[in-house]
Amino acid sequence: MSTLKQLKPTESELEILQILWDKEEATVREVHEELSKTKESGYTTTLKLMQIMFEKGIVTRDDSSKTHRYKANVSRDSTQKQLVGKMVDALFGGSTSQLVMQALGNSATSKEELDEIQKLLDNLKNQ
Amino acid sequence: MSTLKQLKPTESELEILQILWDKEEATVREVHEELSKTKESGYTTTLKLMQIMFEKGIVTRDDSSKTHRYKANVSRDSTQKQLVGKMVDALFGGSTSQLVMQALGNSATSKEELDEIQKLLDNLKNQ
DNA sequence: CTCATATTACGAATTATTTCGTATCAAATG
DNA sequence: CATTTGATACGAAATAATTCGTAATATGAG
Repeated sequence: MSTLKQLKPTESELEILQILWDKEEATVREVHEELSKTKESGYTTTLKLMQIMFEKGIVTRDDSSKTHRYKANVSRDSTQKQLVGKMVDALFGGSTSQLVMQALGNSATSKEELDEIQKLLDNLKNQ
Repeated sequence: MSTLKQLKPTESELEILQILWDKEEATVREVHEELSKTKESGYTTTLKLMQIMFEKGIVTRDDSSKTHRYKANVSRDSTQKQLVGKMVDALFGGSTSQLVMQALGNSATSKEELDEIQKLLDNLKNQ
């Protein structure tokens, strides 16, 4: 078996992944358009980043037509898992609940969200 | 007023902050000793990193004796806040509860921890 | 006091990441 | 078919982060 460990996306790569996860599939142009809303950088920069991500296997692409179409090749979920895990280790001494408390303590969380979390908590307790 | 925005510590800086937060105060030697348990790198590397952190204002130091003593100059709490906030934005579309659910869903959290979280949750609900 | 040792200072090499300019090519337009 | 437009490829510059070697210096032991 050759399960390569998922490598940590850089900050820029993460921004691009966001967009690919949302759009499911996109061209460089589309990604760049989206990035431009919050960021100042050239088209070829976005292109290059996506090419590098392709080399790394972070995205796949369909190059059957001139304008290539890209897809994320790592799931949002596994990436969240990976990075949350690293953060728990690096900042909370491995204690997930510390992270949870920090997060909850410091944000206006709506009633609905709290209820959702409550539900999850109930499930976890019954195990 | 000149409140400089706290700048994001790099990964290496974070490792060092961990140690300083735990020890409250430490020499380069002590920090390096500690780092060496999990990491392979030279003494002067640690020294240089800590000097840079000093220049950035991330740590303070007492250089009244030859062997300088360093202290963190950013709190664990504010740093956690800062980085959790960034992660929520970058990975969870700004939804803290999504982060919480991801975190809780993916780790063996002990009964005690769950109870603590429950307490916090109860507090939040009564507001 | 002299020497060995531990420490800081500092420049610079290395590596990782981001950025962009230029060349090239395919497709659409007229 | 010629030209314009929009896309990829690619090298390389710019920037950020990490790593280390070497020199200078203070301190403590003998």
